[in-house]
Amino acid sequence: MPLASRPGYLIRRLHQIHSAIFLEECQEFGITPVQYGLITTLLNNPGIDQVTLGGEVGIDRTNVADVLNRLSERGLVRRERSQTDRRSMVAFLTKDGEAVVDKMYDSMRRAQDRFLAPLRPEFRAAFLAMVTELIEGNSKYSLPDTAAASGRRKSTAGQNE
Amino acid sequence: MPLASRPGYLIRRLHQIHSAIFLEECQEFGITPVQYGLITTLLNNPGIDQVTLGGEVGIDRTNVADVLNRLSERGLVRRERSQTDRRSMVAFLTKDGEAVVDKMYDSMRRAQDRFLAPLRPEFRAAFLAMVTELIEGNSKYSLPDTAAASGRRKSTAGQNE
DNA sequence: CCAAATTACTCAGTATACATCTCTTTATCG
DNA sequence: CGATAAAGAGATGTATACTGAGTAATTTGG
Repeated sequence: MPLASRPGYLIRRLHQIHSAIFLEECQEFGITPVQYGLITTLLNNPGIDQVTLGGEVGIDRTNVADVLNRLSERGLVRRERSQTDRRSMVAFLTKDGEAVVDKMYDSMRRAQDRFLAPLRPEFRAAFLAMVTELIEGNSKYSLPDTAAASGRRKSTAGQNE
Repeated sequence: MPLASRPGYLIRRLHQIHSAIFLEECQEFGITPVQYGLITTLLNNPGIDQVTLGGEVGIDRTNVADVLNRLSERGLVRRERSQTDRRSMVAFLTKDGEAVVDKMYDSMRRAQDRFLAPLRPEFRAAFLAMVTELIEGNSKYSLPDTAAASGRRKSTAGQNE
């Protein structure tokens, strides 16, 4: 079976391509796609704990800590122990962090537009709908530790700008 | 803009999910999706050099060396200097490597089926066609160094061709 | 109310992915 | 034919992504 017809190969390449475009459009900010997902989620959910944050953004709890470390070294994020549960670390955007989210918006949109450009406009929504269907239909495999346990989706994802 | 409607987020999640399913179906072999792409390409192109191999499989040349190292430590791949160009390393599957490719086929197909299962059968081909279109339409961003064959960018600021 | 299970996190290790710098080998040009 | 440009590969560093082990805090059960 040729590589070019294997779903896994195609998805991996597509992911590579999106990362490259995003990084290029946003290079002045030095923010990666994952970091961007994290800081925008923090903007809408200040003081969220790391496990919940990972669930929202779709990354492993260990990885959340890594990414937060890099962001807090750059002064974009501040972390402290939770008052209510001293096992938890809760995270906030700093003023600098909020400014970066704000300033990056246009670049992020340009990256999206470039990424989807090869698809005829009337197909773009259908494409994203199919991707969403694949994600939801396979949701039990999406997050090995966090979400797999119960197999249900989280419903906290409401708020955004 | 909500995370769940950003193309980049969706593609990243889809890639995560595929990896998880593939790893689960193929766990008895201990072969990752990238490793599988590499050994199947080697099966069809014995004695290929590392740069060409990276271009075929869609991975960076540094990464090709890493992956080949792990595969040759396990005795699945053999490498030697090219006779015609002593700068190049050429790679071959060993007998063990060929056996693994052969034995993995069914598991790989099961992973594909599970991955695509949430999509109605009549939409699957259309979905893969759209992914292919996005990859080909954005091909200049797919492989920063290698595939720059058709027009390099990067070092000389952003331009569009 | 204390022991046990659970939860949140950290740390170490593996794998992918890419950039950049350096070194060797090959190719080319004057 | 020798200087040099170009190409292949290695080493190093960063970032993502996950597993498994271990620690500390909290919840739960007997």
